[in-house]
Amino acid sequence: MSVETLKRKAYAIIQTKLLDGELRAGDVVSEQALADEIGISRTPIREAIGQLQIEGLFDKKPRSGTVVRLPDQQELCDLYDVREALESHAAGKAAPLLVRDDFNALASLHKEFKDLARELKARRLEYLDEAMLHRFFSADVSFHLLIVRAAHNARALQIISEFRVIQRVFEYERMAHGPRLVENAVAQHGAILAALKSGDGEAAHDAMAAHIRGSKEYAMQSFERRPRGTLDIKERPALPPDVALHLENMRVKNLVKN
Amino acid sequence: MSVETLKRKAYAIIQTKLLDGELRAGDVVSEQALADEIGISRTPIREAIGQLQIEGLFDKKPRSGTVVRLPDQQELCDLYDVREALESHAAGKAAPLLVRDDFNALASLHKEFKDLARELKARRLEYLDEAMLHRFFSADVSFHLLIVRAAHNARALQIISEFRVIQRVFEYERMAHGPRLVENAVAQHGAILAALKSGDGEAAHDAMAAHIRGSKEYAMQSFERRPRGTLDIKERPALPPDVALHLENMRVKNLVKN
DNA sequence: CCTTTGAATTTAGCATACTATCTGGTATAC
DNA sequence: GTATACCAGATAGTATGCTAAATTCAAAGG
Repeated sequence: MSVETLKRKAYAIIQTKLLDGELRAGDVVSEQALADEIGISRTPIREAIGQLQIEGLFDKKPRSGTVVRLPDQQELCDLYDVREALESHAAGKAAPLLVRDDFNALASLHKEFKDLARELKARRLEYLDEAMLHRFFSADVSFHLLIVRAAHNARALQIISEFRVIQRVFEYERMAHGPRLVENAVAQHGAILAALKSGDGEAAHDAMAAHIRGSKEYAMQSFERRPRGTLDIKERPALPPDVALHLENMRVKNLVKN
Repeated sequence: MSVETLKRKAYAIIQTKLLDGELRAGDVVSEQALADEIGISRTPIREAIGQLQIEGLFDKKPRSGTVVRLPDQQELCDLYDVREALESHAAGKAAPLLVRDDFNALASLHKEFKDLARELKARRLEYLDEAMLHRFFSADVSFHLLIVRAAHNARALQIISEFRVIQRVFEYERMAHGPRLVENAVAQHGAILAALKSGDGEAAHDAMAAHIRGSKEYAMQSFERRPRGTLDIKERPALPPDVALHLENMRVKNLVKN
């Protein structure tokens, strides 16, 4: 593969800051400041930030500043839908392809959820503390990516991997991480694992879809108290300009004909 | 939204070159040459090329050159799988959301396929000529994106839109565009449209999935004569480094325990 | 004729310089 | 006291300069 370029280095550093919560939603980032901190020039920083912006992590106002973007409800909803489609598809494909090592790893991760649930109960905590939160996130991401990887689809894996960062930013910011979340994780990941073990692709597909729909609903609760009507008028996303043009031409042509 | 920046301009120009077949697989692109041609400096060109590389359209060898990438069989296969998952999901969601205008547009596009099939037969051509090819591609892309847009998922639309470019590069390069392709398009798009008209999400989902699987098989024929064994040892794609590390730690911990 | 080698050229990665624009604060006018 | 106009600083967009690496090609050697 390619050499380790400064752009990659910068990208990795910034992504880590996001994953660790060192950079949180709303924080402003300055190209110059980052460049000084890492000890390189602005150029590779710019390229890294550019990529992260494309991935939806930064909001960039020209000549003004760049801030860490907090995904809104619509965006998060979209993201979970894409995950549902891709990951359930992947789970179905992965079912017959998993090997012993995979099951061992998945079982370990499942056990991690159970440990966390037990610990939470034993310590009578209302929410996961920072350390537990980190364990929870790591296990969750690993569980899902392991399955997607087994489906042998690099593109899908890349897309899902990308999502994990933006989702993490959101989770740091808004989600309540109480016992219900952990208990759901235990039950639903357990169901997925069981379906995979039985080698039943369709069951794995459905279990994964159900789990992600559940996670979505859980995440959506963070928005419950929002002003009504903000989202009811869902605007359709815009088509690429050339496609929009093609459709418009076709519409006009038809109007003329009639 | 953002101002029209030179980066965007450069991106649009290069993408258009790819879509129009002006840049084809294997062609080398030089930052300097493009900069001179467009009349701007290398910097925004670099950023645009960088984005297109992330999207999988360019292969960039450090300090050597950038070439238009021809997706290999594995990659194309992955891409169709992602499309199958996302677009069938989208079709299911879109079914109850389509409005009259959408059906009009979809019907026009379907008619375009029928026209092409008739024309092909009338002129006794073995393959679509350049102009017909262009009409075919445009109609196909529009048909699919229209449906995805109706599902109200900006992220999914973005992903699928991105794919169309890489797919186009491949189609220009390798695919045979004969009557069977067009007839399949007529039949399968017809089936999708019918399912959507009936408002039956599940039927639309299945019709879309079947269509994309069909397209995939058609595309895969371009590789039939390839050296055997090249793809049988499918390597698993790599996990992001932090996730791989987490799994490794967990594995080691378990080994120690036992 | 083929191979090797090395210099010239081209390439992209990175650093730096410049500028239009935005932001925030302050002073001034009312 | 409030609002406005303006100035200073900061920011990202873009241009340019520099360098290391890779490619190319021709000349030298076999």
